[in-house]
Amino acid sequence: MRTRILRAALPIFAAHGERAVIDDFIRAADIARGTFYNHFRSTQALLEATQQWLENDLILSIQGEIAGFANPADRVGMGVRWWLRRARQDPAWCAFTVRLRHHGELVERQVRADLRDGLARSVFHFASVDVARDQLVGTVQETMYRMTQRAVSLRHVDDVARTVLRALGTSPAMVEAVVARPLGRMRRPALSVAVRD
Amino acid sequence: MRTRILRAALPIFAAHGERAVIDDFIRAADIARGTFYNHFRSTQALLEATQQWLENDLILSIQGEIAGFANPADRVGMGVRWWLRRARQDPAWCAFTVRLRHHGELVERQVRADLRDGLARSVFHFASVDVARDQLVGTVQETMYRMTQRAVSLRHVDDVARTVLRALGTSPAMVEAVVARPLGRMRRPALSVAVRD
Amino acid sequence: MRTRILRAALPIFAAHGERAVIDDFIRAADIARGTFYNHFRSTQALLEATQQWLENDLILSIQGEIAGFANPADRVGMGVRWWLRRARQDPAWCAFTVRLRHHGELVERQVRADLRDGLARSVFHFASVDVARDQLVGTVQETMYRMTQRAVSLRHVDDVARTVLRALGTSPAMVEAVVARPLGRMRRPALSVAVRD
Amino acid sequence: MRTRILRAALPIFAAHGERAVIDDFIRAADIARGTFYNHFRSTQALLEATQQWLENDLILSIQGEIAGFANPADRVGMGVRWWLRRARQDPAWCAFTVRLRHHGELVERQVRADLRDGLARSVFHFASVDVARDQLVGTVQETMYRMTQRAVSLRHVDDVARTVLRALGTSPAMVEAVVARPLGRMRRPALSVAVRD
DNA sequence: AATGAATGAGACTTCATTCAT
DNA sequence: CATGAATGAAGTCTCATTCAT
Repeated sequence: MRTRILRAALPIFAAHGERAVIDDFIRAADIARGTFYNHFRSTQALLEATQQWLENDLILSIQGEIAGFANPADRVGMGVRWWLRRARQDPAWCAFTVRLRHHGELVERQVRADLRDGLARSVFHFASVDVARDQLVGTVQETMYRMTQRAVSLRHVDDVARTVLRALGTSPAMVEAVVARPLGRMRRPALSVAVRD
Repeated sequence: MRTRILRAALPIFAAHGERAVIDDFIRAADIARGTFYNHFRSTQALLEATQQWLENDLILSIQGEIAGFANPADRVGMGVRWWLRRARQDPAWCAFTVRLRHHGELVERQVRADLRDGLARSVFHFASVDVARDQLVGTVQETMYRMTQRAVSLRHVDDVARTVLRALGTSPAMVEAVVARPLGRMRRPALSVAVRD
Repeated sequence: MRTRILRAALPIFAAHGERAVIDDFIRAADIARGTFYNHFRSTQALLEATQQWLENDLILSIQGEIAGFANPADRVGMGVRWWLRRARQDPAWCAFTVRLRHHGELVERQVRADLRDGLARSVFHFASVDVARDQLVGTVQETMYRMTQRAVSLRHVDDVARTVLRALGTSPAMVEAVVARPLGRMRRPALSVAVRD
Repeated sequence: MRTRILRAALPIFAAHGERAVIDDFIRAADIARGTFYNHFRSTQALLEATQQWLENDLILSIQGEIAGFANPADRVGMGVRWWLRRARQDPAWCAFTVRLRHHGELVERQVRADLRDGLARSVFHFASVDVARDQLVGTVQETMYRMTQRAVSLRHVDDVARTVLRALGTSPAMVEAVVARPLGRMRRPALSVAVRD
């Protein structure tokens, strides 16, 4: 039942953000008012639980996909590609992440670690990890916002990856090598609510 | 009186976003409840008026600063530098823009025109105007969000400009030439509420 | 309007005690829900305001009636008689006081001062001020409870005064002297809601 | 199980009065929600059962203690002393009785019978049985309320008995004779939850 | 215009009770 | 019987908006 509520909550938060009200959730999950409160203390608690759920889900999906890459350029570039691929496939997740501006702590750590690693290995060349992080996260966010407005091609996604890598000072050859990698089939995320593509 | 309400509303929207309530505004402007409704039909109307006001203000401030540059790299790079300089000086405006996700239509047009112009003149090299726009806007947004959390140096601002220009495929020499330009003193924006720097 | 709410609240508290709900008050005062909250933060606040109001009212009514007596037996005995007379006249006040168990701080102080004074002057003879106070207050309370169930004669009221004074060790002659005093007409209490007698 | 719930309910009612909620009871009795309703139709039914239980308990304890006295002054005076002794020993029972204002019908009958008997035998001298009853019950109630606030000495209890008897018109010698009787050890009441003294 | 009391729809949360296992 | 999740009526409080002065 808790999962049922969470599953129903994701598209609601995606659609209405923090303005979502209890009635939205109980209508979407088709449960009674009291049932909601048997599982979540408040809508705020539901939001936090949903974010936590997404966070855990990310560990299983995105991080898993890039675990095999040693090259930071691969990790960052493929991470961006997988992330945006997933955003295309799961519009509710995409809209949720965009609306709530949620960057999970784990993702944050992963990104900064990869950026620092790439700098240390001279794969990347930039002056500030903070700026590099803001460029990467900001570009991806803005692309996701675009996705909530209209469909975006996979080629567009690859261009985003190119742009991000180039901004980090990656060599053009390496940029193309990363983008040339096949994406294959993504493990279906556990929380996926609606899928297209 | 209308200006008085608008001036008071900006920091309120900046602090509370769309969750701001009418009491916040009338307390900040020190007016009666009914007076508010003599000037604005609703809080939504106030929000729109505030956004419109910022938009007009931008024409007078940011656009005016870069009007003299013919080179698209200068226009984009100096635009970013002036924009972020202003965000540093006017935390309320910065927070408002970040919270409400407002990109004025005029700014949007300006950015796309400069990007297309740079591409046509081979000052920039990128595959997609949309991606370039998302990179530029996303990076600036994320930097502004950072500013709402803690102070950011002018050097940081310049690094952001460098990163954006590099991602657009500007030559390293031109990037440095843009960043080397002095910023001078900014015309005080009409709506500025609090200033530091 | 505040007075209107208070005036309407008294019989509601009298009838339902602390279980009274907002709807009871707004129906009784014939006002909108929001109007209530413009004047009182909560029902608890209304209860406290009502008690405070009664307390202030008591200063003007009961205390005023016994201000002229120097003899503690007169003060206590006439106080009891006036108090219970008033309880007869104002059933709402009576029921309120019984249900909420409210002994105003001022009344409390008055009673203890008179008891101590009577002891010092050898008008009263008892071992403990606490016990004397409990006897006086308890007997009056129980009589008021009786009044909420059925009508009580003025003769009954006088018998209560006799009993209380006797328990305090007052001489029989003085007891009768106190009860023999005429009560006269009571100043109409400001908050009186319903009157009989 | 029914007894287990009752035993757990007493201190809950004592602490929260009628505002006690079902969760309080099931938590205190460490049972499931449904189990409660297998034994009591509602919380109101639990309250009534608890009151009935106390009533029956009183027959076994207080009434038993004074059964041997023929003199109404002894019956009333020793009844008060035993009653208040018990209130000291069993704070939960004391608080329950004070909060819920419960006067068992059996106690009521007992008191009135003793008062009438004393009047008939000229042991007591008062004008009205009702007033005498109110004085007795009120004084004891108020003393019990005092006990819920702070500890009270056995000497205080005896002073209460003295005061009550004196108010009933008992001769001073008889008052002292009653109070001089030893109280001995009280039969442990079946429902006693916590004991001090 | 400015005022601010009144309004009432709407949101949140609690809690007594039911019911299938 | 014991269990505990589900239920929904009932209550609290907020806040955008109206309106008479």
